[in-house]
Amino acid sequence: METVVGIEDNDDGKFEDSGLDRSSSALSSPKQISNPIVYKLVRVEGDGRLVPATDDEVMEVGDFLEYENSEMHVVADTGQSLECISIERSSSGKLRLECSEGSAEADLGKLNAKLQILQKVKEEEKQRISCGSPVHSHVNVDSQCSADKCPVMDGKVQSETPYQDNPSIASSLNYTHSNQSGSMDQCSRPSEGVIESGSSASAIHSNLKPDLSMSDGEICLDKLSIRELHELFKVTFGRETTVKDKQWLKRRIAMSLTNSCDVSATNFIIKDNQIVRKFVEESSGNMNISSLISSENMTEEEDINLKDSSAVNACGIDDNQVISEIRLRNQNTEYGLEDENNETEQRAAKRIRRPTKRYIEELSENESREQNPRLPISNKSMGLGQVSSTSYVRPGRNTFSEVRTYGMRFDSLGGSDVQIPCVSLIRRSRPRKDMASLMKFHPTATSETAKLSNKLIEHSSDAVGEIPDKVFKPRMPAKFHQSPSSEPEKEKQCPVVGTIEPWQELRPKRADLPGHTSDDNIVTVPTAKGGMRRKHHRAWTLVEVIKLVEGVSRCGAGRWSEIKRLSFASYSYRTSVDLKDKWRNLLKASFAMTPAPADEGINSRKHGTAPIPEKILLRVRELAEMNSQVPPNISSNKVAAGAGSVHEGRSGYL
DNA sequence: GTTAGGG
DNA sequence: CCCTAAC
Repeated sequence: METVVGIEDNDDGKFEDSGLDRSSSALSSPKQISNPIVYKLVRVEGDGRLVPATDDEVMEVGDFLEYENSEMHVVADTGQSLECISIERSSSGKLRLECSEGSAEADLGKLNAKLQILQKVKEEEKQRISCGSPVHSHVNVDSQCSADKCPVMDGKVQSETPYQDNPSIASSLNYTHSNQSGSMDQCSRPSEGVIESGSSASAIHSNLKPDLSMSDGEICLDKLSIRELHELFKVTFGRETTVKDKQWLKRRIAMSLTNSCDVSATNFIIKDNQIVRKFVEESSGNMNISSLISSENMTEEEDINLKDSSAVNACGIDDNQVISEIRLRNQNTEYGLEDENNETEQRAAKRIRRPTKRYIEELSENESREQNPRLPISNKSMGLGQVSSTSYVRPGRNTFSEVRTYGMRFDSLGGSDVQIPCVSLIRRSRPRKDMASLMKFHPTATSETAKLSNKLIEHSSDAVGEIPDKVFKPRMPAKFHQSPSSEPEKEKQCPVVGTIEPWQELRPKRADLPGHTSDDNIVTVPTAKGGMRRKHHRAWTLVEVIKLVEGVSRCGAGRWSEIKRLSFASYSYRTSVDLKDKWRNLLKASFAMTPAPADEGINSRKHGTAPIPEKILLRVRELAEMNSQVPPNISSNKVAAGAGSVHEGRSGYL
């Protein structure tokens, strides 16, 4: 459904009759002779064939041409020339566009036509300017066409296929032509002037968007197929898109249209996916009605002035891009083939990340998590009992509370009111590991579990275990303040009961703290999905850091799970990931301070966060260096061992 | 389930 | 800290 507009290039003159109808008259026309290159208006069928454009189509194109070529001279020929659009290159090098009377409807075809024209024109310009190698894009097009069925002559494409009306064009885009003059006025800017031939190509080309937006009347994107939308998108944004979402495409296009031209922005309103120009403005005085196809001839003068270069520039698209796109489009109708290079390019680095499947995964994950564990009915029946491992978070206080899905999914159960946006309630698996599983089913068991957990803790926790408490210090309180925000959630989560949450208890540091603190630190953060996620923040205490360092020295960096087991058993809230992250930060810090270790301790603390003792940082660096020196394999093994010795010293310090 | 990285 | 991907 692309429409190709033929442009006849004349050195001198204006183009008079271009009969561009399907007849090949254009080719045969005298002008043609004078001019090496003659373009005909044709439409590219879906299958790649070229079909002579209908009069209507030509007319439609004519509109675009007018708009597009700001510098072009538009002359309306009330006469027979109506159907013909020609762009002439005047001797001066300027392009002139002659257009018959304004046509009524423009559609996607127009857009395409514009591109085609632009392309041609550009090529022309280039050729002319640089006698050098002409751009071949059009050639490509032609050749392709030829393959199908259109003979190519001197760059001309002559269609031999019988004229056919392409319904798609008409139907696809509903373009109402309101008063052109009005539209022009809107878009016109003071500076209009003539664009130099040299830049004309780009100028014209850049006009695309504006034109589109300028085009008065309304464009019904709704009627466009996805493919068409893609086209439009491509044209509009200068890039391809693989998005299949029609709505999205429409929106984007609509937005772009409205934004592309400053003027136009004010002129359009978007309704129901349609861009509707408010014709109230200038045009109102004139012809206004969108439904009207302007019967009246366009005034060329206005047209000429229409565009200003600035506008063009603003909206400009790369010529090359356009050309290439056009070519691409011509050659390959298959959009599926379009690449998503943009994204792929971004992936690099060590690990190549696959495109995120976030939505899917998350959803599924949530589903599985939540649904599996708890049986809707069972919950209720269970009453207090906590059905799922996850359930520990919130006990049965309400069945409703059970809802944990991301979005606002209602729980099958009660559904209820409670929509807990975040999945994260359960999020960190800490507890699970320890006792959660044990406890799950017996609320009563909690006490036992608690004990158990304590035991474990003691067990696991190393000598250092107590330190944390000492360290705990003032800092924490501050953090707690944050909690308020999270409170509500907290309630949901832990509403329950006297039962102690197992995992909380597990925490060696302070049974009490954990329970509250952990929650307190939770802050909900809105996510893109619309859900909320809880952000947990617990400042690292010096003790923890020390332990971490120690652990690294012992086990080696990278063996986080092991470190966690050995050194952080008591800190249920520190996951191996946390350790890893912290280590990363420590490394950063340690190296950052490297130059002047001495001052570092003090100075670095800008924020009032407790400084990390220089010693520790040094140690971190040490370890880091050690690791770095040692080949991965070895290091993994136990570089730590070596480090261990060093560490010992440090630990003593601790 | 862990680990490495990016955000 | 969170979230993912890669193991």
